[in-house]
Amino acid sequence: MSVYFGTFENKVDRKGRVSVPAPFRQILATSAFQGIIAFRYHTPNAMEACSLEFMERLDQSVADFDLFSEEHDDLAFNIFAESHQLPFDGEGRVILPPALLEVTGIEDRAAFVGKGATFQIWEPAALKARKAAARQRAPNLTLRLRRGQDGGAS
Amino acid sequence: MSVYFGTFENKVDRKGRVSVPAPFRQILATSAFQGIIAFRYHTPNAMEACSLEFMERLDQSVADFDLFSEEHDDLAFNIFAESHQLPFDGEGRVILPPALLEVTGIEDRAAFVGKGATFQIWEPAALKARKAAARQRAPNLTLRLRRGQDGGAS
DNA sequence: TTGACACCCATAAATTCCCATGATATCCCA
DNA sequence: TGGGATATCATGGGAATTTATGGGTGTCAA
Repeated sequence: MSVYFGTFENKVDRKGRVSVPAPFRQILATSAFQGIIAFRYHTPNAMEACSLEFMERLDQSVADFDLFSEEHDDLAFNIFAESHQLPFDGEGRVILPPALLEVTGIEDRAAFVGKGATFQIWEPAALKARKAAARQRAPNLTLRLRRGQDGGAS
Repeated sequence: MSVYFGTFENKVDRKGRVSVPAPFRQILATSAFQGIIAFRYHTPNAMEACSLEFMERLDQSVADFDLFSEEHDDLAFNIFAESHQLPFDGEGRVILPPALLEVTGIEDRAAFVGKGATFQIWEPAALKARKAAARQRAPNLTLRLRRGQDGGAS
């Protein structure tokens, strides 16, 4: 499995295109859909992004609720109804939809932030503020590492 | 398998035709029936829509009830009896049947909403209200993600 | 003959494809 | 170890398609 990490800031050109960072594209290279799925979820000022496969896993998780049940319905509305399928062009760029530009405040620069299984896209200044806040809380954070299966390089 | 998502609003022309959004059509491209199945179920102000194949899966799920049982009968009446098979024209449009226009309140605009395994068709204003309600309940919703089987592009 | 409907064609706008550029970063070999 | 040759990457712009939408025409049936 591959993990998105690192932060990359790229330009949004006047057609609204942004290059998805090459390392992220490499992870997405094996996906059936060449592009990303972007949606708004939870975090204000940021959009979430992932592969189609991740989205399908989400769909299967939603399917654990009864079809046509209220929970199913609310989840579907919050996740699927607000998702955008953004295909790569030949150069690995995507066009960010107006709705997501608005909620994130992104204009001419976009920052890609790896978050493990998914990544986020931010307006650079908002991201900087968010990172500062996280750093301030950092001393209180502890993490119990899972024991790895590989005998090797961990 | 593919997942319907995103929201698309299209015009209903004076012949009653609406374009099914291209991304949805792409998913339906492999279906034996070139068109959609539309039916009214549960959600007021909206019609449910899916492929013929999904309809067959529904039928099999219904078959878990005894044939000629009351549950079977109710489901059959609610879903199958009120389903409409809407073929695409050459441009990927369908004609929404009068009965469904009436219950949804759709007049000259129709909003297509991806919901994972199916999608819905709404009167735009009603959809907006429904989305707002779903967003308000969102904080109470949690979703435990299923562990993925794919080694790949998640 | 009058709708209803399938089929065909037209058009404008949006989107995708394709090629070009400069800037880094990487590789290779003396 | 230096430094030129070679990729890779982010970025830009024009051409070619696709998409949503509009309207016409023929056919079949009431």
